[in-house]
Amino acid sequence: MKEPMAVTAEVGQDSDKRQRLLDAALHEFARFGFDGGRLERIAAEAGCAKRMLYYYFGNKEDVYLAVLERAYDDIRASEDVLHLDALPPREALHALARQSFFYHQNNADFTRLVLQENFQEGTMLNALPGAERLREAAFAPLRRILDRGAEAGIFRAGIEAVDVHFLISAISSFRVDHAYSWKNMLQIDLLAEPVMSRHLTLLLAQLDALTGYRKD
Amino acid sequence: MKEPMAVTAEVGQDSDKRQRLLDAALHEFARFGFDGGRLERIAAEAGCAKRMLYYYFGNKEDVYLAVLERAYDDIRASEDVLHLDALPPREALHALARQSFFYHQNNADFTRLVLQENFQEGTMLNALPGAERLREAAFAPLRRILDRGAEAGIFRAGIEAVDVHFLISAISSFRVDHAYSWKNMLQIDLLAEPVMSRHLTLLLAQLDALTGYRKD
Amino acid sequence: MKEPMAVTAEVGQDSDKRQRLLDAALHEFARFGFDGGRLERIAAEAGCAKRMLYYYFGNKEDVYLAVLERAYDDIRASEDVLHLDALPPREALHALARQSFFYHQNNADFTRLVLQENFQEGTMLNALPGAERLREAAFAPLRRILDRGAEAGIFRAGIEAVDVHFLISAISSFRVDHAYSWKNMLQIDLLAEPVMSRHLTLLLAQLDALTGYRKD
Amino acid sequence: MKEPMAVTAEVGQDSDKRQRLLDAALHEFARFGFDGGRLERIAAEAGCAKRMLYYYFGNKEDVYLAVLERAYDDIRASEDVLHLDALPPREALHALARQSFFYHQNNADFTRLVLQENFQEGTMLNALPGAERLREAAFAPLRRILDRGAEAGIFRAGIEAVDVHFLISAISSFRVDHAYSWKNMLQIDLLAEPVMSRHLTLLLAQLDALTGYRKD
DNA sequence: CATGAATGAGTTTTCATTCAT
DNA sequence: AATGAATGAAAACTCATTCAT
Repeated sequence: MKEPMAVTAEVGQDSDKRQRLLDAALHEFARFGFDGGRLERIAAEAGCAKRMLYYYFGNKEDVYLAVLERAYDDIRASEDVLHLDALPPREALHALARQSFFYHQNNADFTRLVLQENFQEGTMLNALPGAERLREAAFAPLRRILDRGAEAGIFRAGIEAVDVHFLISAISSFRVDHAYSWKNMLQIDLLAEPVMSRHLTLLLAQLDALTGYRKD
Repeated sequence: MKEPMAVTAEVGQDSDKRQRLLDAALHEFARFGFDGGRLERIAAEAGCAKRMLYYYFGNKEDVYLAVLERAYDDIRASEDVLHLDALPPREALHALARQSFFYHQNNADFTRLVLQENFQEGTMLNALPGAERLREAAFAPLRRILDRGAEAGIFRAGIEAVDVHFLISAISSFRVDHAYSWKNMLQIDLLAEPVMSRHLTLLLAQLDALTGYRKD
Repeated sequence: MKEPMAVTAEVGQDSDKRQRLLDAALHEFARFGFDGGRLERIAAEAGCAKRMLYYYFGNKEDVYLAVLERAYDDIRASEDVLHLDALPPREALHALARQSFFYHQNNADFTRLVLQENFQEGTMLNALPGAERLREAAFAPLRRILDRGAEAGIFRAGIEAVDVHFLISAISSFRVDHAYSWKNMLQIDLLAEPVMSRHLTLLLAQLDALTGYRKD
Repeated sequence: MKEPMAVTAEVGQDSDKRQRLLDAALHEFARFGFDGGRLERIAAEAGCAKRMLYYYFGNKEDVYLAVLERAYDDIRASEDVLHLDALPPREALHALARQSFFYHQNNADFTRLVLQENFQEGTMLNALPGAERLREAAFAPLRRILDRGAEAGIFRAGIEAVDVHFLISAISSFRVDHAYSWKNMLQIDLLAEPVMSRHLTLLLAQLDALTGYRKD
């Protein structure tokens, strides 16, 4: 875990093989974390020689950073498509929740990667540039929705954006991250119907409860 | 050249050193997963020779399984002390939630271990005998509470125990698992006041909403 | 935690270093058997890093199997050069015996390895693919010689090829395998003159006796 | 392999457990040699704790020496029961051969132990006292038989006792030592009928041939 | 631009042995 | 007289990485 080096210079950033390696690496590190992740498995999954990881990225740590970087790029890309300001507060909130719900489901590996970071107390996350911007983006849209709702008298006033974000994230994230053991030990498939729809409904209902939503 | 014979000396199951090794192993595997975990670090943390891990457990995998087993034993034990049947339904439900909330917080390593298992699709959990029993214990108490509440007319009828368990678990688990990245990236300490109390309150309120609790 | 994937890099089968390692391994395993054999000594004798054994062969067992396989390939190859069918029966038989006599002497390590296998009840040999072929090759040439001799009226009819093979093998093998203890305890050097020639003569004479060889 | 120590002093030399350990050790060392032999397996086979080997013998090397010592004691004990001088020369020779034939079959482990010694160039055999006496005993009886036969005109004169001993030993030993691979690879059971009888007959016939035995 | 060969350092595992009662 | 607990040293094996073309 020395200091991160610049990504090995003149290599084409988006060769096909490079993408496949990154995909495989994301999956590997999401499953096993940085220490547990194996370059050999990554290469095998990508269908090429382990040597290529050094060719494209430099070393294990650089592979990991490249994975993180791309993951954050992706999340950023999916950010602004909702046009929340064009929706009434409650619809905006539900849209946001729905977006989170499915984003987690469709990007399980990214969520897991973040958690792995947490477990090891995030040494590498800090090394990533642009984390600042993410911070800003997390609460601002939500706060605007809550303010609009409060003004319109349909949400209780004084609700913490943090708590709403927390509730959305907890539900969206938990069902994905714990899917395996629920399926395996409790015999419940959190990611399939009917539970999926029920829990999306549950999330929205809980948000209504939390915001004190009143029809009028 | 198969196994010449069973080896793991049948060693006292509750020696002091053994406990220390299990504690250290839980911590290590929770942080780094099975593959990333290092026996050396475990031994060092427990303050004894790496060799002892083999003496007590046999090999790395068996260490891991012992950790897993004890963790699940612990959680089971912690649930037996609540005497839920002696409480009125809503109080029982709140007690259960509060218990989960703090159990997760106080046993962050266990929570993480469970997640590691999930990420790796339960490779080890499956090897654990007696996983059956856990299933039984998970929903039965909750179902009794909900039934009692419905009978008393203070809970809506037809609430799925699964969903209640899901909500409690999601909130209790998320705040622990994601604590580090929230602190780091969002500047919010989920595990300290005032957020902690607020989120416990939030959990209980959400349960009231979910159960349709009415004062009368 | 099974095998994540096949690993033993498919490495050129006849690299120079590989051959040296196999030579060293044959010597080591012949002396100490599988369990007693040390990869470190093998590597040292071959003049390279212990690590290379894993690179070329995968693990200790595979090194052993490669040794076994090559040894059997060698013995097979050495038998093909005799052109026994071109010789009159008795000369053919003597040629075969002489060949066995010296093959054992010149390949003491192979002879020992075969014994190690016997002592341990062929645990490894069984794992070797293609053991079938060996069986075929063992008796066929001998049987042809005996048939030709019987037809020509110079050998008794009805001699078991098995018994002839047994006699040749016993004498050829014993003098090599027991050389050390005969030298040491009985003060007789079985592998040096004059005993060597005397025992070769003895072998041929015994074969004549066994086949009932008559000059005409 | 340091210098052998005196067998750990005041322990009862023929306790039951000690015998069982020696039996197991003989079998183990015969199969795997000194280096390959495992104290754990010995203890397991004897049905007691590994610790007992240290209690009774001191260390691994001392166990090995005790095995060798007892094996030689056994062989000595079986020596003089034949009363060869009372038999006519040819009968005496056949009796000797028959004795060797069955001794090897019934004491396969001892033969193997000796061979293991050979493979590793007999470091420990030399350490054993009384090896001298064995040397003497090997040829003397045989030489007397050959002399008597030559005098009687039924054996050729000038036959080397060494060669006769060699032939007997080779045949008697080979069939036992190589039994496994012959059974396994050549599908021939050297130790069972009909091959056993056939090879005993073969041995005696070969001896007649070697000694030039004539009825008159 | 791409790759196979080689390897040092670390990790797991085994084995004989000693400690302590 | 007998034994369970503990261990250091050495063995097998893995993993990220560099060499060389």
